[in-house]
Amino acid sequence: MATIYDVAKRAGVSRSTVSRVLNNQPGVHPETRERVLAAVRELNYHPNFAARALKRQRADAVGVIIPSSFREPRSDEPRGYYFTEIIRGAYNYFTEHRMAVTLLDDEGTFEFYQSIFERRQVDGILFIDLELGSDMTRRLKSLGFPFVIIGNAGEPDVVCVDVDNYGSSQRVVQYLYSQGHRRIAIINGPERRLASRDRRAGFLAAIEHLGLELPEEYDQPGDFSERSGQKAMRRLLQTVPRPTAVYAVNDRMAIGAIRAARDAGLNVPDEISVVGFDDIPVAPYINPPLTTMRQPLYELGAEAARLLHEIITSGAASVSRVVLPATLIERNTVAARIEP
Amino acid sequence: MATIYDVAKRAGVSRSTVSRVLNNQPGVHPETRERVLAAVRELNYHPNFAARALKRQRADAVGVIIPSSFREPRSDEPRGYYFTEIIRGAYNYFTEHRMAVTLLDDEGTFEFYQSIFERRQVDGILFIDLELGSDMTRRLKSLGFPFVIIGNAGEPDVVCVDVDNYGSSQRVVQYLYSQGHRRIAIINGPERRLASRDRRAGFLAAIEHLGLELPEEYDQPGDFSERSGQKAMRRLLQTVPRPTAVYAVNDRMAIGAIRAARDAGLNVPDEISVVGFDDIPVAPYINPPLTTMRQPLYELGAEAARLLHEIITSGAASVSRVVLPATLIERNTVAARIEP
DNA sequence: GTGATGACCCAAAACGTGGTGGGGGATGGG
DNA sequence: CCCATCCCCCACCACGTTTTGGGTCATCAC
Repeated sequence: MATIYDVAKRAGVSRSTVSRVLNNQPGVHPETRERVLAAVRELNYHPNFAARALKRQRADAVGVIIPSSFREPRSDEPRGYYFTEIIRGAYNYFTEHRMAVTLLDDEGTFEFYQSIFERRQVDGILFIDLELGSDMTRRLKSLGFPFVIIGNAGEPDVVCVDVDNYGSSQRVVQYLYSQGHRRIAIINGPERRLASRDRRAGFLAAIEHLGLELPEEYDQPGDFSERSGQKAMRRLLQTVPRPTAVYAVNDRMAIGAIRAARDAGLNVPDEISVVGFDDIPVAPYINPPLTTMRQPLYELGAEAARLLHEIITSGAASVSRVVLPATLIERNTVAARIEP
Repeated sequence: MATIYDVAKRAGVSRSTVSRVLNNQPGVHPETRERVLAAVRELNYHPNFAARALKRQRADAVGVIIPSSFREPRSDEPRGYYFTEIIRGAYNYFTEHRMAVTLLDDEGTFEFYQSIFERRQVDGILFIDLELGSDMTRRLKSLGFPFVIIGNAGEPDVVCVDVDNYGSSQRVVQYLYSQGHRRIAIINGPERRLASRDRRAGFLAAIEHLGLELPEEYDQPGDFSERSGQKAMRRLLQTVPRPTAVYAVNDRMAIGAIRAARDAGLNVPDEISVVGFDDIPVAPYINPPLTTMRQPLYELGAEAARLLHEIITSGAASVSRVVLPATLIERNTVAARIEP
C-alpha cells in the first residue's frame, strides 16, 4: 500500500510538498506539482483515511441513527421504506459533499449516544424519527456535538426538520370540507408520538375553525397499524349519524379502515370517504387507490443533511427548525358529497 | 475530550497499561485494572476511532455499495425496498459484531473501487446487485481486498451469495404444471442481467424436462418495468393458442401483465394465471393478491455479511458461493386448470 | 545468600498524515 | 559582485492509539 512517503520519493520531493499538492495549498511550483500528481497516479496513491482523520480531527463522515425497530425482521408494517427515502435524501447530499454516511446502532441510552460523539467516528449525527423525548434531547444538546433530528424534537433550540403535520392535517379537513363533507372523523396514531399529536391538533383546529361538530365517537384511537385502523373503522361505522369521511393519520390505518368498510358492505368512496397520510408505496395499488398526504421524505433527509453540514462546518445552523409541507395526492378514496 | 493519557495519569499508570486493560489483555494486576476502569468511567473516556484504526490497520467498518439507481429520485419502480431488506440483514450481523456499516457511493469505475480499498476507510465491501461484469470482478479480485457480491458474480472463485434463480424458476414451472397448466409463457427481464438469464434458463430447463412445448411467442422480452410487463402480456394474449399461465420474472412485470389481462377483459386467475418473482411489499395488496416467489433478501444480506466477516478475520471464506432458495407464496393469481 | 523465574508495569517507537518554522536557491536590483 | 527578496521545499512535531522490548520487584529453589 503506497504511502505519502512513497509518493514523495518517487516525485523527488518531501512529504510535506506532497501534502500541499494534495490539499491544494499554494507555494508549490506548477512543474513540481505536476510531478507529484504524476507520482500519485503511477503509484495509485490514496491518502489513508484514518491518518487523515486523526490529524485533521474530523472524520468526513456522518452517522445516521435509525430506530431499533428497523432491525426487526420483516413485519406487516415495513417502515423500512420510510428510512430508505430519508436516508437517500441525506446520502445524496453528503455524497455530493464528499462525506461518508455510516449507519449507527441505536441502543437508546444517553451514554451510548455520548460514546459515539466521544470516539469521534463521525462529525455529526442524524437522528431519524426517534422520539427521543425532550429530556434526552436537552442532554444531547448540552454535549455540544453537531446533530439534527428528523421529526419533532419537542424542544426549542434543537435543530430539527419535520413534515408539517399540523398544517397538513388542517388541509385534509379543508379539502374534505370543500368536497361537501361535514361529518368528519379521525383515526389517531399512538399518543406518545409527537407526529400523532401534531396531526390530531391540526385536525381539531380545522374542525373548530370551520365550525363543525366533533362527537366524541368521531375521535378514535389507533396505533398506526393496519389492524387498529380496521378496528377503529368498525367502531365508527356503528355511530349515528355515521361520518361521511374519515381521516386516518397514516396510510396503514387507512388501508385497514377501507377493509373494514368493505367488510361491512360499504362502498368507498361513494358511501364513505377515506384520507390517509404518508403515501406509502402501496397506496396507489390498493383498491380503490388511496387519497393521501404525501410526506416529503426525500426532501426531509436532504434538508436535514444540509443543516447538519452547516452545523459541522460553521458551528451553527442558520435556522433551528424547518417544516416541510406535505402534498395532497388525490386518488379515488374521496368522493364529493352533496350534504342532505 | 479525554485521551488515554488523561486516563493513565488519573489512574497513576502508563498509557500502555490502560491500553492493556481496555483490550482485555493479560498481565495487569486486578487491582490496577479496577483503578484504570474507574478512571475511564470518571473521565467518560472512549478510545479515539481514527487513532485506533490507524494503529491497528483496520477500521472495524465495512462498506456497502448500492447501485447508483438508488440515488435517483422517487421513481415508479422503487428498488429501495430491495436494498433496505438486504442492508438490514447485513447491518444486524455487523452491529452484532461491533462493526460499523457505511454506505458507499457507486461511481462504477475500477479506479474508484480501488480507491476505496486503498484509503482503508473500511475493512471490506459488500456489492449489492451491481452486475459488475466478470472483467471488473476479476480485476477487483486481483486486488486481494475482502469483498462479497450479492447476486451472481458470473465468475468462479469470487465469493458471492445469490438467490437460487435457476432452481426457483424450475419450481414455478413445476407448480404451474401441478396445477394443470400445460401452455406456460414467460416474460423475461433485461438480458444483460444475470438474474434474468438465470431465471430464464431455469424456466427453459423445466419446460423441456416436463416435455412441454414452448412456441417462440411464449418467450417474451421485458425489462423489469411494469409497463414492459403490460406490453408483453398484450402480445401474449394475441397468440393462438393463448397460454393458460404466465411467469413474469419479477413482480413489477407481473403487475403490468395482470393489468393488461384485465384491460383485455380477462379474469385473473380464472382465464389466465400469473406468477411473479420477488414478493415486493405491494404484492399482497394488488387485485387479486399476487402469487410469487419470495426472495430471501434479509437472509441474503445476513449471509453475505457472515462471509465477508469471515474473509476479513480469517483471510478467506469457507465457501465461495452460497445460493439461497426462494419460497413460493401462494396467493390468488394462479387457478387450477383442467386441461381440455 | 544468590541466581532464576514470573508478574507487572513503563518508555518509546510506530501507524500515515497535516502543519509550522526555518533554510536554501534563484532572481533581480544596486 | 553582493545582498535582499521571494519562492519553494525540507525537517520535525503532533494527532491518540497499540505494541514491543525491556526493566523492576518479589518470590522461590538451591
